[in-house]
Amino acid sequence: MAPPRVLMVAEKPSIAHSVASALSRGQMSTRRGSTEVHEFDGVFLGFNVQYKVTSVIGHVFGLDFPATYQDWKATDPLDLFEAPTVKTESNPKAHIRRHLSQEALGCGYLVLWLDCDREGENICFEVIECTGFGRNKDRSKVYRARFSSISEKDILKCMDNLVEPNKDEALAVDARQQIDLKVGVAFTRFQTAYFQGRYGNLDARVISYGPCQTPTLGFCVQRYLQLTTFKPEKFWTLHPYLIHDGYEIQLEWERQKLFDLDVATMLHKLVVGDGILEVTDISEKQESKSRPSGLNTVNLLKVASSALGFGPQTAMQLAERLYTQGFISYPRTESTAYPASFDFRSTLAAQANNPTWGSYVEKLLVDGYHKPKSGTDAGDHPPITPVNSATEVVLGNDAWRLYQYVCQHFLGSISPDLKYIRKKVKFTIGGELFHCVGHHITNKGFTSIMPWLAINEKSLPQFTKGEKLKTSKVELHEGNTTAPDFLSESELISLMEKNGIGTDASIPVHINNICERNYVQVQAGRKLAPTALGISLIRGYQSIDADLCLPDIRSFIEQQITLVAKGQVDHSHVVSHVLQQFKQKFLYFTKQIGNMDVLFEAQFSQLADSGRPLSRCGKCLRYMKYISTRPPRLYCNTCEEVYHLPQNGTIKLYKELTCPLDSFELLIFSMPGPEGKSFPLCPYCYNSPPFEGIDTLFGAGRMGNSNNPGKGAGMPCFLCPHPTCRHSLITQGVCACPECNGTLVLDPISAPNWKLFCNMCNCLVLLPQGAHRVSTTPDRCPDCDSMIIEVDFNKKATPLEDGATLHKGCILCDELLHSLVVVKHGKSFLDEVREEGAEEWEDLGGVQAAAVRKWSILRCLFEVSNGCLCQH
DNA sequence: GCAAGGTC
Repeated sequence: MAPPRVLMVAEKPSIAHSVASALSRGQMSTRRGSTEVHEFDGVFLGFNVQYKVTSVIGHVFGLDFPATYQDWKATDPLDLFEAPTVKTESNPKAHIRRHLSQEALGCGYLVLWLDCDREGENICFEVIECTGFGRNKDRSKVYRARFSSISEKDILKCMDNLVEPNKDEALAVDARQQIDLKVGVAFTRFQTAYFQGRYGNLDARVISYGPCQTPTLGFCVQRYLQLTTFKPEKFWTLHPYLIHDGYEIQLEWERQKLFDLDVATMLHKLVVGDGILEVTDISEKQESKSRPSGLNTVNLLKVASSALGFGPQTAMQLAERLYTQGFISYPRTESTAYPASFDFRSTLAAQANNPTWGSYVEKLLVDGYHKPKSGTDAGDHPPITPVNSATEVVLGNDAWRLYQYVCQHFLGSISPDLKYIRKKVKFTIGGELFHCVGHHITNKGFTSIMPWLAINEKSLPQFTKGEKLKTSKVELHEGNTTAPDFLSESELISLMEKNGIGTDASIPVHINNICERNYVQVQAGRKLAPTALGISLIRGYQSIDADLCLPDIRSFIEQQITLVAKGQVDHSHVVSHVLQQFKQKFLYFTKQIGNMDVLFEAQFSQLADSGRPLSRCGKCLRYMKYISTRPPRLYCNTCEEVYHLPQNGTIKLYKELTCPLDSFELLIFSMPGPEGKSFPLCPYCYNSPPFEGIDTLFGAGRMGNSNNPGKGAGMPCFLCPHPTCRHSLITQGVCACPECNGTLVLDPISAPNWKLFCNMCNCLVLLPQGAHRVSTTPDRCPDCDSMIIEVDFNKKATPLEDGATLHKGCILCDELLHSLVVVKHGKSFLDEVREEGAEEWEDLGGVQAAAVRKWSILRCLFEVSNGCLCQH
């Protein structure tokens, strides 16, 4: 009989690899799947078994509202508090659910190696669900490995102490998901709809609220309000000087500063009047400055922002890459304590040949490195350390600078402390006390490798107690207290950490969010300056319900779900209790929104007053206003309707031409750059495509927001199957795209650099340059069914005989035309998506192929019904 | 178009 099989699942591929390596002593075979699967034979609970170790990639599922609640207009945000929720695969393309269910087949046991935190515990139950162990297999065959580090020793040890997964901790995460989703989405939808419907120059597509992002913004605005309301105060300081051994020394006042000029002047007179300083005390003290403990994520992010100028998002991307390339250890960790088993000698030895700090490493290896400071062990991953040695040439400048810091910090953490002697000499004069301080470094310790933390050597001349010295001068210096600066990103990270806002992995996301939503702007030195929108939001919350933007809103949720994690309160009870409270807050907020609106009114202009007249509405025939700030829109004052437009390009009126379907005046949209294409669109059709399904047909909703036609991307004219309109796909489409299933369409305003562009991919066809006119004709090529085009060449540059300028033909079959066209690749709607990954691109290809099939069906239908689709 | 949390 075949030995029983044991399936083990980790949270990420790297841990599956570590676990398998440890348990198999490196004797495993690995095969690819959705994630790698490592197989080997071994002993489990005293039996010989076959092991399979694989992993998920973080959470398998995410929480969302069902489709019926996805329409922003049709759903009352208030209903979201009681709405059902659904779990959907967070990354459907990775097929993790399928992977787990397949790998679980034939396995008698499941061992869960998810990270040992609440999220990990929650993922345990996602894995149980996917593997089927929860339903039809014996639950007692599910085991939880509780490991304290990924070291071989800990992995082996915890195999002897397998426990049960903790349902309460998992439920706490479920509770948090429910609360965050419902609260965040309800507030976000409400305030977005409210303010976007009223103001024209709000430079934000969505005005979001969240229990992490909003307090994060709150910190930035709080500092901003401090600095704008700051009133400088004058103060005075007293500095006597003396000359000793030819050096002038400035003495510091024991009182430091006084805010009263009369008193300061009086004391100044007393000191000047006396004129003789008496040395009252000389002390020397051995001091030390401690080496750092291990480096965790949050500290790395702070240094990256304040010293290297990298934002948290960038820093994490660089760190992630250094990790996957094997140069540093896992970069997401809370721990600053090294595990007992940490191999310092090997880690050091790997750096011995480094040209920059190799000699320092050699010295540590010879003299002996120091035991690191204790730090805190969060039980997740060891501190961030270098793994393999690297050079700037290999890594590139940015990654190198981050890597260099990781190395310096590691070496610093096992170097001696900085030791110095601090000498303080005290003086008295005119009844006032002064002093001067000198430093003598006895051991630079870790500051040799982290020089920015060094203390400057400052020597003092020899004084003797009781010595009397003449002052050379006494200054009364006037100063001003200065306003605090904008909050620095690094300070923000500290505040977030201190207040429990976000986690090491999500802090960068929240900061990025408030930047992208245009609530704050990153200034030089990575200082965060809130925008008018950010300030109005926070001041608005403060005027309605300050709780909404205070950090306690997060701690409140955390504290409530901790009750679930500890098994003290039922999960659904906590969820409904917390949601009830937020619903009350929501109701009050919506009732009082006027308080916030007053602030918006002062900053932004009303929709009706915004923008400039651009094109006529097809319903009332009045001019609509073009609002160019994001999201770009047209607003019809009479009909009170908003029509969204494509973004990231320019919009112009298109020769006052109108759409035959609805009489709206056409616009022309041009993408930036010399090869940017232009296309006409009807504002009405674009927002409400008259041919059912055409908006989703072309995967428009999935194009990302790079150069796509924008939100509500419906139907520009190049997708319109109207048979006779001179701007439609039918009349402007020339031939099939050589590279995809799209159609090459004539760019109507590309003169004199006439071109065709594909309505799906980035294929671009340059037509004979310098022509006066290029136009489509009603005729088709008898050989290939392409549209015959007519070219009116420039008299001076015509390739035609006898100076003729007019030529008709098929660009594929006509020898002359064919020899004059060039296929290129310009900016596509899909460019950015394509860069994100080949897989995504292929999938989009699939969507397009399906779209084209559907589209040709539509066209057939259209031709049959012959234009009766005109009404909408 | 929306939250926050994993991870790539």
